[in-house]
Amino acid sequence: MLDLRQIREDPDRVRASQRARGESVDVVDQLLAADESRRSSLSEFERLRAEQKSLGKLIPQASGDEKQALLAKTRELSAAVKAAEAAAAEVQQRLDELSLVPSNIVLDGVPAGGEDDYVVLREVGGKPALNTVRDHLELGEGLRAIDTERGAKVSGARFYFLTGVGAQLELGILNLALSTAVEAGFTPVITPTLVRPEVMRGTGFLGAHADEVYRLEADDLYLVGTSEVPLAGYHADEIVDLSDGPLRYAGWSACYRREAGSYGKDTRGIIRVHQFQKVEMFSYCRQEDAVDEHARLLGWEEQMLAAIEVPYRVIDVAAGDLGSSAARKFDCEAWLPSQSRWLELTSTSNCTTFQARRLGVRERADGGTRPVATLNGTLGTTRWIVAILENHQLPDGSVRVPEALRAYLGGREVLEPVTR
RNA sequence: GGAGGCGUCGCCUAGUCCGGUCUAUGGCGCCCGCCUGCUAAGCGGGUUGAGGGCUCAAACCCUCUCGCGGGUUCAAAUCCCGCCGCCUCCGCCA
Repeated sequence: MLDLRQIREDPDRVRASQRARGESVDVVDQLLAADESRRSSLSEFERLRAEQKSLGKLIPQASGDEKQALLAKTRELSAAVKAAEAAAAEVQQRLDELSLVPSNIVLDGVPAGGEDDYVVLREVGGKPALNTVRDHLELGEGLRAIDTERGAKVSGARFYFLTGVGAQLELGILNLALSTAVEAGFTPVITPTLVRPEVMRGTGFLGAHADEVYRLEADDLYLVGTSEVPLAGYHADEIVDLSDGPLRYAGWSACYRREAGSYGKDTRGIIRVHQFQKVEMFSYCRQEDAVDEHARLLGWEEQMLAAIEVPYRVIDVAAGDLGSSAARKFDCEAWLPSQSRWLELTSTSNCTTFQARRLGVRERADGGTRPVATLNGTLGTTRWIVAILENHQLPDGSVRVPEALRAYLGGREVLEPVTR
């Protein structure tokens, strides 16, 4: 949700942002019109209501004819107040609906265009020179680490079992991520993975990508696709204190995604799955600190990527490929030797005040309150196994373990195929 | 699943039976001022949030806000209905 006052004062800024995303520009004028009629109908209601209240106060003291006259008068007013209130509520509802339409205003510097118009900010690390390339599933099956066949048998396509060193590898990645976060001052949090509709809506996930989200019809709850959702809801409707710096949380949770509309895409292995685990950074900070905080989140992501020793690049995602809540987004993509392409491992978004406004997260500021900024970023997921296996594979199908993860794999330096 | 209780402006709390200066009481905490070698105590004042009007801005004024949503009424914290949350007991499952 955007600030109505800002739309009123600088509608061109919002129009330009909508245009850069390839989304509706007309909604700005619809919003302005709805706001105008809301304010006039509200004034009318308030005027009538004030009159009703002041007359109502005279009634207990009045008596006889005077009282009867007052009662007759207030009866009339009562009906008028009700009508005015209903009219105001109707206009308010239209405004509320419209308010949810515009996406966040993109920040200056964000590349215009769609999915392919990202800008590469840097490339870090050299791609491995491999004579024979096995993909992560072949490697994972050899190590008895990944079992997609039984995943499909038990749960269907895009489900999997992680076994043995596969299970350990996932926990290693997540634990390393959590330790990194705690060292950086984050509060570790294990979150609910089922949330109420308001929370899901507040984080902006029920917009264009609503069909990506699992919904439990019988209980009217949603399964989260990331712990960003419960962490954003954590301080909903609260006035938070940011005087000691940002509130930083590292959420550990399972994540569920329907992957509707991605049929035939990444069908092999565990690149694109319905359920995985993730450690996610989430930060509440002052509006003016958001850009710096975003850079810090990106820094911690890169620290993790350095620790698992895979080549990666950082891209500045184009306006048309941002989620509705994000004003800017940086993705880190690891090299995927089996496909000679880049694969997204992390994503960090600056949502400025967009989510906080919907969720009612504010801070005290001279004389009143104002919305805070929220940011999020990935610190480790199940998918990282893919990049680790492929980039650290050895000619015989075994896999070198990056030093930072060895402690989580019983000190092993190399994972070897299981022959049996 | 069954029965009962509770939800008031940061926290605690009065008010709800019996509708009307409730413009929500008092305490704690916090903020400002006074007083005082300093601190504490004491004294005085302020302290929910949202929206709107006026304004360069503020002061100020108005409306809404007693878990949420409806209803009754000239008038609802108070009466009625529905929902949500929390607590206790019973049952059930670990």
